[in-house]
Amino acid sequence: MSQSKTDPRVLRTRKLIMDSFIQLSEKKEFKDITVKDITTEAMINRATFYYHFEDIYDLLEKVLSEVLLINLKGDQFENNEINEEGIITIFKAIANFQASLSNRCHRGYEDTIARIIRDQLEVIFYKMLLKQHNTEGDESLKVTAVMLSWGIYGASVEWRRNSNSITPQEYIKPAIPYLMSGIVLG
Amino acid sequence: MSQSKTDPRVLRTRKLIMDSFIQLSEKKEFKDITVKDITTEAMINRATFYYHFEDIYDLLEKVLSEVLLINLKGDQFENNEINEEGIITIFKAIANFQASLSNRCHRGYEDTIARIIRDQLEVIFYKMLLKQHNTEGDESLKVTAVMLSWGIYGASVEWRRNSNSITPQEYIKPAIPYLMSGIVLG
DNA sequence: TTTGATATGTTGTTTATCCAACACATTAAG
DNA sequence: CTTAATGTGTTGGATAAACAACATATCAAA
Repeated sequence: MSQSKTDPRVLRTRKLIMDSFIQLSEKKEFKDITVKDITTEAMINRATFYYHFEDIYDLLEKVLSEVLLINLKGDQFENNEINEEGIITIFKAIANFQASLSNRCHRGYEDTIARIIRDQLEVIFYKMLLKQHNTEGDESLKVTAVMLSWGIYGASVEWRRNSNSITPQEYIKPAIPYLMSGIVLG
Repeated sequence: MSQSKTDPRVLRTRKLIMDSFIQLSEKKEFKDITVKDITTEAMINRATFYYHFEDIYDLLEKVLSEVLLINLKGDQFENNEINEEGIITIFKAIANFQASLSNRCHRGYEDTIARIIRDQLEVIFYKMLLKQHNTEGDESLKVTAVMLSWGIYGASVEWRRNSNSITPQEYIKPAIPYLMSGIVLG
């Protein structure tokens, strides 16, 4: 696998853009952030932005997936097995992520963000299910992944609504046996 | 004055290098910091470093002057008049700067740093004296600037040795009348 | 409606940065 | 004394990023 590595300038520029976007998100709402704002903060040319991203929504999507992936890296996401510990880890990541980002700075864009998060979760769960059952092309695995992604995401929304009286772990733990026996392994 | 503005990439790269250097200085001593360390942290190529700086000492010098100038900008450095308030401001800048930077991370390089700071101070004082007396080419102004720079710098060293029982202002204030009447205006 | 101001995308040319390779110095280990 | 490893500093050819210019869209004020 000779994957000719990407130019360091590309990695640096993408990081500058993403970091600037995250930083701006802490001051303004998403709808008030322009491409010019981002490129000014990142000290790069506006044309360069379009060299890397289709538009500002493309950037949002990529930032969200990146943050999620980083939150899940180094934990059992690499283990590729669905188990109680893994689900709790993922749930914690989503819950904390929501609490830190989408909560405060993207009023009016929760739907978009929710869709992106669910899409990411779906991919992750589908990969894990494949590793566990290795029946490639099985449509039921995809459906299962869809349900898991909606379920976990929805739980994080409800957790946010109820807290801060309970931790993510405590909130999700009771439901896991049902998930494990009924859906995933049934 | 058509000063063809410098390429944004240049400004960005210099900032990345300087910021990385400052950040590394908070973890390592100066003598343990290599060019490779800096360029890795800054996400730029090592060759690019040499495009902007002669060597690591050149970088140190420029970082120090930049930090000093920034500390003094927006205050009465622009007023171009030597007075009690201005001297206190400068002294505070030096004292705080020492406390924050050269104190902890450059053991063994105090002499170099001291020289750089004094050089910067000398330039600043000379400019201020010129504005005040406008007798260009007068050698005595240069000597005065030299003495002021050594005096202020030395006072900051002594202040550091005695504190934290007293603020920079309180420390320097009693001496100012003598400076004003004896050296600057005498 | 018209006007001015501001944001979004796109394109050819110029330029700063990357890379690989090189010579040289320093330092530690065998 | 080698030898290996690591850091410094330089060079010519390849490429991402900057720039300027343009067309288009949006939106508030006249």
